[in-house]
Amino acid sequence: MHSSPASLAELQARSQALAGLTLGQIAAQLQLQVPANLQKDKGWVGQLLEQSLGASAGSKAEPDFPHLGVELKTLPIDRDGKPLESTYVCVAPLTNVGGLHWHDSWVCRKLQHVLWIPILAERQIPLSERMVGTAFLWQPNVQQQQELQQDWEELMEQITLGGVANIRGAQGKHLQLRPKAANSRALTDAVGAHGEPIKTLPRGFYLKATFTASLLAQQFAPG
DNA sequence: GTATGATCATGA
DNA sequence: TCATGATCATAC
Repeated sequence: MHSSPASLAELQARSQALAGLTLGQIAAQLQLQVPANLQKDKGWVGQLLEQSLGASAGSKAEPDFPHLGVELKTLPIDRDGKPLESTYVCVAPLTNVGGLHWHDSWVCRKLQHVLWIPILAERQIPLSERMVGTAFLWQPNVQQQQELQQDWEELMEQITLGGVANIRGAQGKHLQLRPKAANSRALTDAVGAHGEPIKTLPRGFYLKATFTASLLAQQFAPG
């Protein structure tokens, strides 16, 4: 168990020291048991790395490293370095979204500074043998910021106009809106097509795998 | 239910 | 084959 890193440099040094270690090795350092699989422990890898790097624990609506303003995200990849999954960002507000602007949104704030930690996580590899890659800090460049903002504004407009039920995951260039719920019976409040209150599945914002793939390419491009 | 952490599993 | 839609655990 680590204390909280004092600086970005310390966070980078710690995260890069994990490169090449397996999840089993990191768990052993922390004296933690590795679950047989992730079916009932889907968040285990993220929580393991949070502990290892000294992120603030628990379910708080703030960055993993509050004093650094950095969010930690694991990124499962295959042997070719391609993301295996989309990346969850945050839940989407479905009511009272009238005056909300991009720069005040959770999506924008959460993505301002992210520590990405790639994990070689093909399903055939036992959990304890999966290997941590080279972590890197990322901040969206101007183009990325603009494209994310455009996706967000389109999705939020549709929610505002009562069209949440018609939003599919395929919509959006980089940012998508998909269910984020315990199960299909967990409903929340939203607005219907005629302005009437409805119940619907809670939604979350996710980064498409093609977008995180471009971040990896940008980071690890040869030359 | 909402927040945290995501991956599972199946339809296209 | 793979992205979308569905789901799992836990704290509060």
